[in-house]
Amino acid sequence: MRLFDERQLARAPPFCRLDQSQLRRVRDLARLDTAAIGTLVFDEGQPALRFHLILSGHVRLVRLTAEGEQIIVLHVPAGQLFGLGAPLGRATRQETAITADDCQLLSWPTALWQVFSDTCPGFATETMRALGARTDEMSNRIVELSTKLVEQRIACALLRMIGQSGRKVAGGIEIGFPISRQNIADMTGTTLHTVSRVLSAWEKQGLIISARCHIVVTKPHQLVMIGSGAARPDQPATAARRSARKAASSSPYSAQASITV
Amino acid sequence: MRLFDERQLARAPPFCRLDQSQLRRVRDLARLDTAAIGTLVFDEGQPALRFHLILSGHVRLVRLTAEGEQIIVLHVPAGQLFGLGAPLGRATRQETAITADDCQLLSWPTALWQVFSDTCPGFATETMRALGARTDEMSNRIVELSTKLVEQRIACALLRMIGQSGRKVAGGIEIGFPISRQNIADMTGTTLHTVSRVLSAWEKQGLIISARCHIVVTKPHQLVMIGSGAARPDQPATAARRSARKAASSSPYSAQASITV
DNA sequence: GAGCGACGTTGTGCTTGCTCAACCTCCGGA
DNA sequence: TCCGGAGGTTGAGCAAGCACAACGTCGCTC
Repeated sequence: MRLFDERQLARAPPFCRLDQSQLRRVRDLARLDTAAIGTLVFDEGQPALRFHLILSGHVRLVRLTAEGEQIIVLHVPAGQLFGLGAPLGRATRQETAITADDCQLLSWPTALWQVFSDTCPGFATETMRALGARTDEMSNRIVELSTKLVEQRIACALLRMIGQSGRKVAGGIEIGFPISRQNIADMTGTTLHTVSRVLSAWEKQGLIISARCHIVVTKPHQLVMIGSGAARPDQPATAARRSARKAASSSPYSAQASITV
Repeated sequence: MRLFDERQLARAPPFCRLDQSQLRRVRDLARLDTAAIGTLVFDEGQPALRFHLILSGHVRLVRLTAEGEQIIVLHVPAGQLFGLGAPLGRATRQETAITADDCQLLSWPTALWQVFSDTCPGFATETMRALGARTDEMSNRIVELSTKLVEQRIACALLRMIGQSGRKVAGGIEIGFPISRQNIADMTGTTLHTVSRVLSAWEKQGLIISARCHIVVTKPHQLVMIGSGAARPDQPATAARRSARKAASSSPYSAQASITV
């Protein structure tokens, strides 16, 4: 068991450049937790004492509003770090982490983050890279939420999940962890009811196959088209209207001088 | 002029722990640009060759969609770094940077980022801290866009701007750079028209004073209440309904075991 | 094997806020 | 001094998608 997670550790990007002895040292400093689906790893507002790595499974980072609404900010797949609040200069957790399926999690005290950065080749770089990827993802989410219709946002959310955690199965790509309509609603800023309607329609059109908490995307390319706002065959005029909207009203920026690189 | 920007450099968080000789070295490696309002600093898709620091003024980070819509992702105030794509592992710019007012900008080749990290005390830490703050801000934006009504989002956007770039003036706090209704619409995912209506209403209620591209917030506390969805005096029932919505439908998470810290 | 709870579907009415349109005001340049 | 353009205001109508409601289904526990 111990050997097992050592080999898995070597597969995680932040540690993949470490040699055998370094891996063992990092492993020996870690705490291993086995967490069933729905386990709370840490909660918004708690002190950030440790940082975590997912050996297997998926973790959801969630924020709760004062009104009790739940927003899924990110899904973190196996091999990635999360809970990096402390190195980022935050003393307490800003979001809640919950396992999206059964997980094996490693964690270390935050003090070790600096040590790993200094002594493990590639650790700091990979961490930065992961932060960059997450910043990109959040930035994309903001663009989506600002400009796209619900149907497009749901398409983008599905595509993002199969891109990060997709699993090839007969007939398509399955999202690699249990996902309910409510979860998708929490990711796209809409309601369970609307998600249900949209997915039902897609299932009738043969774009997806869905069972309770499981979704297989059979025609990803079609979803890309829907997500990007391409005119759909059945009603070509509806979505196009909204696209045209701001294109007219907002001059991109006054065409002034630019700083030459 | 050179001495001037050296002293300003010492005030920027990433360099504030440097001694005189280090400051001079960092300064000598920098390129100083004076950019008028509306100047394009870099554009989405360009190679990320340099990273930047704002000595004075404000820079807007913007993304453009395929449909020509414009989304303001962030405003960066003086003293902060931006354009950190390369250290984050990206070869090209992911967003467009435009000056929001007249700016003095310093920049360095991306190769120096690693050098500064290794040799300048506090540089890496401060950079991480800034990234963390920006991640927080984006995460907050996602929550807002997902759950709040347009009026609340506009209130939050104004509050964020006076928080980061506010300037005390007679009668309130002014946003420290020119900001149009269209800009606010681009930040909140709505339209110029709706923003105009909302701000007009607030001006009538005495919450703000606005002139062309200038906004003074006179009652920040009232805005906080609006932004958080507190019932407004004139129509107490309307907004409250939406707040109640998801609280009922989404069980926060199945109350299972949590990992003890 | 009965009951409960979580997940999912679907129908109806209604509200938010977007679209379209017209017009106003300020400012700078010729 | 006049004109043009950017920024801003306001009204009327409409539709996307939310609220509310009722019902169906799966899976687990007792």
